[in-house]
Amino acid sequence: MPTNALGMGTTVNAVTPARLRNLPSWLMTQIASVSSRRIVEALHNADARERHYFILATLEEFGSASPVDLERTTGINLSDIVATVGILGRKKLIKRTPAPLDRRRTVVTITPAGRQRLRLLDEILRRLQSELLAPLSTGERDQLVRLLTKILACQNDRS
Amino acid sequence: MPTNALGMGTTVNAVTPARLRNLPSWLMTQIASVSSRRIVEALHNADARERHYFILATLEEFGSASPVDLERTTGINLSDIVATVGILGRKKLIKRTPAPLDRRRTVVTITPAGRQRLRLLDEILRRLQSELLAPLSTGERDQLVRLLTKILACQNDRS
DNA sequence: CGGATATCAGGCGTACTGAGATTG
DNA sequence: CCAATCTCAGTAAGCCTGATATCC
Repeated sequence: MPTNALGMGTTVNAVTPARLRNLPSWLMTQIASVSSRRIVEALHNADARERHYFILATLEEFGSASPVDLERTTGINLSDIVATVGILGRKKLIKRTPAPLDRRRTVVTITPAGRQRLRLLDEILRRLQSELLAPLSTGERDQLVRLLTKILACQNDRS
Repeated sequence: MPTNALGMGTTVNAVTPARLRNLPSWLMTQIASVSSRRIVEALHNADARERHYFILATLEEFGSASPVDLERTTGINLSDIVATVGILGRKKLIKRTPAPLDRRRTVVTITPAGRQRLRLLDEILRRLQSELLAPLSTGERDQLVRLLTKILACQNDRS
């Protein structure tokens, strides 16, 4: 988990000060932290990382793109995009071809093997989501997604 | 940013794949990531860190404690507790006294200056919370806290 | 002795910055 | 010459492990 605001240490068996226990940002960071560990672990077992999934999903959904494009769509730092694309390339999950029109650019394309790998990772994430939301009813899950989406939309408006 | 499950890169102006857009863990990690940045930045401007707040709050709410106690209550790694307590001590926000009964132990106590500092940090966090929840009504905020608490309680039950 | 505490030093993976080479 | 792209090297802060010294 990237930077970890008020969610350090995964307060599992810990007693939490009341100040934090009802702080929405703390609650979300805690949950994000726990679920992140599970996701990272599960992906690691499949020899993948979150970025691999993120980049493969972006390539499949929006089509081929250059590293700079991927930086803009995913928000991942360009240096890290390049490194990850290198890894994915060595695994034959994507291929890099020089752009015909602008030779500064490299076009990254997902391969059939990449699509197959993406479906596998999809399945892993789907399972983890149901575990995460286990204590909520269907209605509550929808409500949660609705509230979170509302907050995120507003956050994106600034900055 | 701390470990960052599917929430890397703070997708601010980015187009997000549909796979992720409705993934609760991704939504939460995104929000946690954005709010984390704001919190870290605001605390940095006040010459503080999240751990400082966490430890000061724990000391005020549960009373004096040794580093090992603090590790257990906060979940923060002992080495980092020691380092942070050192910083807080140099700022006279806490004081360290050897425990009378067990001389292996050090008793960490919050000072009046520490309490004052804590109130300042409280105020900073309170303000950031209202910014974060701005798009939600009062009822929605309560509902959100309720749902998050439910999930977190269930997470804590495992492991 | 074993077990617990406090402290310090360093490793490791992640996010980011900066320098470079190439092309437009 | 300046701007954009890609790449890699290196920094910074966070989390964690391990070694050491002291004390029960």
